[in-house]
Amino acid sequence: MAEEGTLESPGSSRVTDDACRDDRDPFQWDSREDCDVRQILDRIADKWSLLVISLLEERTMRFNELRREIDGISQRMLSVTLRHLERDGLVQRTIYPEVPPRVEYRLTPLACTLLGTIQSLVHWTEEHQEEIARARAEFDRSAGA
Amino acid sequence: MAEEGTLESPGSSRVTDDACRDDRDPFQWDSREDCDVRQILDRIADKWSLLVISLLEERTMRFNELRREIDGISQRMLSVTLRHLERDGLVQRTIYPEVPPRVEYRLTPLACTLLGTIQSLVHWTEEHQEEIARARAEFDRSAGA
DNA sequence: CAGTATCCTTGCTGATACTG
DNA sequence: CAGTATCAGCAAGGATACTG
Repeated sequence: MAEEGTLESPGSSRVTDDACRDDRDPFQWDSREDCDVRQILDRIADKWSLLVISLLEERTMRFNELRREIDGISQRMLSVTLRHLERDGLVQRTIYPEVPPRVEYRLTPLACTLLGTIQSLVHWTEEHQEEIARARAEFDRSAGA
Repeated sequence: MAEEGTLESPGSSRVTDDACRDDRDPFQWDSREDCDVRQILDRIADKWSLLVISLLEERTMRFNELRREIDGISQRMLSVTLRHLERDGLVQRTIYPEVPPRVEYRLTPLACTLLGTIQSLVHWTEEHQEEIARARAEFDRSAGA
């Protein structure tokens, strides 16, 4: 059984409710667990989603193609991740009725609006990895000594 | 695409460690599991880190202050998350030798260079949450029916 | 207040086997 | 090729109790 489960109904939590903006500062985003923002953020920032989106940015890809490109991902997790992204409207799945079967994945326009941000994130990481490595070494030396 | 928080990269090609990039396409980031980029990305994009960084963006905060603001976080996970962020050089921990003890957390300059990107991410999520909710409803109706 | 230590449950994850 | 189904292992996460 897929651990998909049925999430709550679409209209269950809308930020526009006054109940959602009671004790929060206006400049701060709603951080409650049941809020949409948290759920979506957890989804796109999970272990594999960023990787998949980054790869699909460049071109349409097939299942095993993605599998080969993403080091360490299992068949199951790629399947689950793609399904999640498809459900969120970020990835479009196209089945070509051929033999052998061919399925291609591509980013939706919605996902394309997210690409810039993801690039920034990856870019930041690449640029500061040494700085972070140094901070870690420093921390470990101070605390672990 | 409206690129709001585009912190454009100063000196993008200056990833001095070339050992990490050998057989990948130049436009694609290294996706191997043992690569720093993957590890750091997993760290800053985890369940709680984004939340903590967002809250600290605004001001210095104390432990229980953060705990109160972040709905659903346990004392343990806040402690672990803060420790991770501190180790990565993103959060600075300051102890004031008072009674009762006071400890304050603030973002480091390194973390501040990441704020734009995080804001973009949160902003994107806020702006597209309804669209995603609709996509989910559509998906569930088609598949789950 | 600001944590750490411990235990225990959840659910993520990967390996394997099987279907269309 | 493109997956789903099932199961087992392990680590993340939460609850509780305790320390400085």
